[in-house]
Amino acid sequence: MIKKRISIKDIAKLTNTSITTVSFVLNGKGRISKEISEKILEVANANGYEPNRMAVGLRTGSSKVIGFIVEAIGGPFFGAMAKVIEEEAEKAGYGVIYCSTNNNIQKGKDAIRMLSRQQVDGYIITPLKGLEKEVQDLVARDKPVVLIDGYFPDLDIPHVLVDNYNSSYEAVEFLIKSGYRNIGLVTADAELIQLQDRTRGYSDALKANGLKNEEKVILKIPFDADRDKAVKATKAFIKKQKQIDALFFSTNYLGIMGLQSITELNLNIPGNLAMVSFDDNEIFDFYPPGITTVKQPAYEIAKSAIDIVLSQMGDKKPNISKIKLLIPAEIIKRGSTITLN
Amino acid sequence: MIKKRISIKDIAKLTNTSITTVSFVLNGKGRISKEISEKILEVANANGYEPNRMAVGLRTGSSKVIGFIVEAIGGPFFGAMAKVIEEEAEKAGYGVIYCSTNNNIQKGKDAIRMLSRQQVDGYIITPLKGLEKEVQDLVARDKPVVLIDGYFPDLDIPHVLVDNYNSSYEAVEFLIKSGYRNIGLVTADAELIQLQDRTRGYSDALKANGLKNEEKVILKIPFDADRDKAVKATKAFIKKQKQIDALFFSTNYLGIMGLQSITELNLNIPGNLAMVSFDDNEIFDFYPPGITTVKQPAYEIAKSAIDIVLSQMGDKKPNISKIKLLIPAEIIKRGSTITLN
DNA sequence: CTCTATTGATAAAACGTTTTATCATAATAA
DNA sequence: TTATTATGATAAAACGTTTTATCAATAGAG
Repeated sequence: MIKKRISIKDIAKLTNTSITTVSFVLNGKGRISKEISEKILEVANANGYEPNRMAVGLRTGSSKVIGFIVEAIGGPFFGAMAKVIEEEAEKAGYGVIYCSTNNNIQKGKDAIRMLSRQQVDGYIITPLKGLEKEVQDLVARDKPVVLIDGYFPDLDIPHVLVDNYNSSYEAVEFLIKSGYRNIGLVTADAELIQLQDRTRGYSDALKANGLKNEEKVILKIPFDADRDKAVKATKAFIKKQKQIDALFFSTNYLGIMGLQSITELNLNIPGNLAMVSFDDNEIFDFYPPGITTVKQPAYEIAKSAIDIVLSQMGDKKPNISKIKLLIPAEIIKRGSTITLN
Repeated sequence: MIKKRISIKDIAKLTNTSITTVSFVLNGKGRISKEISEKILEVANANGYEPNRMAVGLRTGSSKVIGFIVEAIGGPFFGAMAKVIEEEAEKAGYGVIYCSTNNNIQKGKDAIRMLSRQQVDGYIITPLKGLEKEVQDLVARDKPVVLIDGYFPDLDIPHVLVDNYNSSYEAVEFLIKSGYRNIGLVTADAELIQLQDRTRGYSDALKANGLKNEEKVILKIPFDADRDKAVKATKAFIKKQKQIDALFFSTNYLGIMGLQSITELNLNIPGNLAMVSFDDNEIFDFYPPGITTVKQPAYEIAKSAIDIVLSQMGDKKPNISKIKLLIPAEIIKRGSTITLN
């Protein structure tokens, strides 16, 4: 026997009142006498009444759901963000529905379409080059949108992400101050603005400290390269550029493969080669001698993003169109970098 | 200027037809002439019509959303499952809304309440002891439910998870066959049926091979212990039980801490101590000499679960009440175990 | 030429809410 | 006493769909 959910209409019947009365009591609106209110509340609780969100949503136009579009839900960075976003949303009575893009534009478009169809009230989106139009359409439809972990350089859309440029600059400067002079960069060959910012930080730090900024010490690994290919490329690069005394990896994925490459070459860290990776990871903490990293403030980023989106949900919407948060990263110093001489 | 979404009514007006006609055309029902159909489709596409899910949901009673309740969305195991669940759901036109419980009963109840309020069409749930009633209520309301990664021993609710008992049995037997004779177990002190099954597998493998099954070589780490405490306890345990030549860790979290403990004690793996951990992890692959693990078939589990849930969504619902899938795990043999003598 | 099918289109009800406008009744003011 | 206001409750419309039942017009059968 299938139990059906109880509706406001049923409660009205059960208490000999009207639908309006029940709705007023349940929402604390209108003017209803104490005795009737209590009777209605009692019946509602006793039967475990839960409003039908479809009906409420249809009537009010809000679904009480936030859409979260990430690159890959599996990764530790997005996992950490998902956790706080879900927690904060839940506190405010919102659900979170998520989609991943795997850095594929079509999947990104599909994700926005699906979320839009689901009538989500707000969006937290990891941007992809090529998704500008779709995101702007959301804004045009007055939906709260916050970009996370990236942004559209030419668009005025609120975003919050780690300060890629400055934290990369600092990390490289830290290497220089530690005495390293031939610092290479390993990055991915993707059109992600984050990576470009990190590369700029690297280059500018070199220049500002009077070091040469040479193309030959920069390795760009194709974005779609699998692990084997990437390791092979990294190993070849390290063997060829023997003058390099430290490597800066622009993502944790590259850093892990770099670690593997260095290990497989039987080089000692930091004796033969120092390294710093963008984006922390359990492995970097665990693997001796510990890898120095630029740790993205996942919690702060996620918290800011969800706060901004939620702030747009009520009646009074603070103007956020100009919000562009660059959150400083923390440099976690471990054994892979030492102070020379 | 805020763009509004176009509705079926608008299309009707634009094409001088009726709401019914538009609905019929868009859903391929009824009998509408070719020319009118084409005109309607054209207008709908030109204006980017998307049905309002709230309205559809209210009318049809289905939200096209699946609820996914996990222990912690951040972890690699759940992340991997989330990925395939999201992909498969998307293919079928469903969204996924998720909640995490962090192994907290109250949070689990809240999650079910929130998903139920959101009118989700089906549930994939990581069960928690104490959540039996809430889950049964869902079943009573005829909602498709599949448990994942665990189950309720006394309840007939479909579930799919790794075969904890047999895979643990095999892993321990593998150690025995390799020549290890004093095999310890490190597990967590939680009321999770999965852990109990793994412990049983461990014990039965010992007994079946004529080895003593002693309490003193079993370490139960309090579930809420932080990393430091757990490592400390593990180290003390290893130092005390010097006769142990191999350790079986019942979760990857414990395995990683065990790895750290062994390293900090300056013991050699597998020279001084062999180890196997339940649940694979990137670290286990990476850290020399590589740790042998019992790899949970995350893909298969997630795929089965979502398939079962989706199969219940259509009109004809195959009877799944008796589905209890135990999916075999794969033992990934790495350097932490060698064949003795 | 009338009667019955068939075809193409539509009106209207329903899903469960929220909210505006309305309406008695009782209390207060004049 | 009558006019006004405050109080408590409700009817009805609306949100955007789906779907059943109905209807007019045309085609086919006798």
